[in-house]
Amino acid sequence: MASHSMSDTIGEYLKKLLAERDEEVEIRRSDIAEHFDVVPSQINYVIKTRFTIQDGFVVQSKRGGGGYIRIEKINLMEDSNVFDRLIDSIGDMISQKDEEDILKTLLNNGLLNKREVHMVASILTHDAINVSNYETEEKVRANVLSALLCRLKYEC
Amino acid sequence: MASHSMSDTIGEYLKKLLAERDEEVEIRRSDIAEHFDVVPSQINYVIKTRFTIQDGFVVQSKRGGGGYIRIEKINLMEDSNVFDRLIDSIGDMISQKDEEDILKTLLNNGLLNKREVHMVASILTHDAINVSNYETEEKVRANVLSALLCRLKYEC
DNA sequence: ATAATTAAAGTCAACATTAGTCAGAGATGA
DNA sequence: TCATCTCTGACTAATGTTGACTTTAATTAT
Repeated sequence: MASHSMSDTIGEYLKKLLAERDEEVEIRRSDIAEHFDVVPSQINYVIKTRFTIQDGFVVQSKRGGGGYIRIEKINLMEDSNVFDRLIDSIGDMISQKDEEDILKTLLNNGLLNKREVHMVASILTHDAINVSNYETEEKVRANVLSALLCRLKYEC
Repeated sequence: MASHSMSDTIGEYLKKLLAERDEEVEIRRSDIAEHFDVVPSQINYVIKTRFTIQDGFVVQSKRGGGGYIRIEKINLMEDSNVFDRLIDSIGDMISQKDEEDILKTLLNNGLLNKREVHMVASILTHDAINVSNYETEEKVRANVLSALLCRLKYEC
């Protein structure tokens, strides 16, 4: 509850900013670091530990002149628990067939439509991923499908 | 919208001109440079980074007396030629930024909706693909994106 | 006609300005 | 004490800005 570390304080500050600004905020890393008198890379640490997609945040950034970090809060969907169960079932690796079963489940539950299922299925085939190593293929498919389900948990 | 650097500002200015003039505009490099008080070669930088085929633009120019730079916004539905050029631009490997530019172009041309863009984008981030090798990551991204474009070409 | 001059745009490398990564030191709590 | 979380700074990567030099094309002079 109370902030015990500087990272907690910075995290709460950013969340307050988000609440004030329609759940969307853009910062300059060095500004925030200076404001709290920490090194700039601590801002990366705060974001990596407290503003993940699992927490419902989408983060984008740009380097170089005029660079920025943009944080956006997105809302959970009603059926988010379904996604959680499917994510758990994926693990480190997944075959194309098991992946298609998961997509079928999503279709049957009305969480994806036909076009979306076809689209995802067509881009996650063996030929599309096209890495030489069998294990790499199944790992990539698992990572990528998990990332998709994490995103689908949220609106937009 | 958000212009963080002079290059952003110039890019937005040119896009506003395009919108006003039927998505086709011809400029003199030195005029634009003078207008924004930058060196002329910065206009080349802006065009090279913000008016690529991935962004949905075609650029032609002429040197010497009476020289010009002409920018045109492409229409993917009407011109299958530029569609092929877009596919060609992906090649064997592609960065996350270029991939996101392409998805934005597909959205602007009505080939994907917002939700579909979010789905594909979440699949093709650095974190989602999550392979140790940089080259493998860009190759997987290129393969998957090419598969999507090929599918859109024939099924839309 | 041909050459010289002028008027554009193009290229590239150096430098500037941001954010990201990572390993290790330090702090904290069970 | 041990594991985990926090914090730091050196190094890396990406993006933006500038200016010297090059290339191309039109115009003018011979």
